[in-house]
Amino acid sequence: MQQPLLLLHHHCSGEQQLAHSLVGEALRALNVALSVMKQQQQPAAALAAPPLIMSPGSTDDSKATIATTTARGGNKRWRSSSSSAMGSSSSWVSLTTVPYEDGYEWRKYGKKRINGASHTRNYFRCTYRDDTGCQATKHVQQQPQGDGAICSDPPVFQVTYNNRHTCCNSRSAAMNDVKQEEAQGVLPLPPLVEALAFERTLPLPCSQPEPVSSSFPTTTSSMQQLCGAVLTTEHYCHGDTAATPSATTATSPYISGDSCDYEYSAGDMMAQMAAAEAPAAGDHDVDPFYDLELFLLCDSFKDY
DNA sequence: GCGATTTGACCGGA
DNA sequence: TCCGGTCAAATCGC
Repeated sequence: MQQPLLLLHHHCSGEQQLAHSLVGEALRALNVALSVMKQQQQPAAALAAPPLIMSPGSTDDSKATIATTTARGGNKRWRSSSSSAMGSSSSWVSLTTVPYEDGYEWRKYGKKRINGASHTRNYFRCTYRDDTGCQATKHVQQQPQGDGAICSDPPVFQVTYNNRHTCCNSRSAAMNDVKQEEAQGVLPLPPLVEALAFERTLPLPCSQPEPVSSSFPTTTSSMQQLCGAVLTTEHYCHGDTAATPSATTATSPYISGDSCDYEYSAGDMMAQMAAAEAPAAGDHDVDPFYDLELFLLCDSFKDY
């Protein structure tokens, strides 16, 4: 959202490059922050293993939870390859709030209303299947919201992956490395949000907001002020599907098609930022942002 | 025109 | 027979 505002007031290439750089840093910081908050919601003991990714070979009790959840559709089967020896399973489950942005490129090939599920299930396969024979597939199922859920609560999606990618496109290969890090208990950064996607989907208001001040906004209030000038939460949350801007590819950070039961809105981000701001100043034990400069230099929360 | 998505039909396992 | 997963023709959008 900041990108068009910054670029609006910088016309020479040098300034635009700086603006791009600033937006990149801001997005990276935001992704790190979201990663931190995501981890804070997990029990500390769960950090030893990837908390949101479970394989069918796992003996973790949490597996039962996932299996039960899956059973809402009446099917408890774990699909696995014939050589599903311990540690080499070809099916695994991930719970995430960003199911369509996992670093791989997917092509949607089916959509199904599942018995007992309030949301449709979307089926994806690797974009490069025809070219490389890659057999990777996944399906995405939005979990039902709790009774106390509010609009800004990010919904949780259960993503079931089948078969590993065998395609050799560079992006997928890089993400394979990330998967390996996850398997080793390293906390990777979440996938970066495409700034251009925001530019494409978020039109500027008719009346332009005041120019952004030279000091980069880092507080929730200033971000709210800036974001509020661009769009309102309600516009993108539970709005009319037909009137809601949606991406045309599954690789967009937005949810595509009429399966768009939810889109990650500015209100959601601000709500999470507000939560991150909650610790009192000086409380360095619980405030992960007390040294922002060092924070931005780190490649992962673990490094920080 | 081409690639991606949609959606009803079909298949196969339980 | 039911239901999840996949196919493929129709449709959409760039």
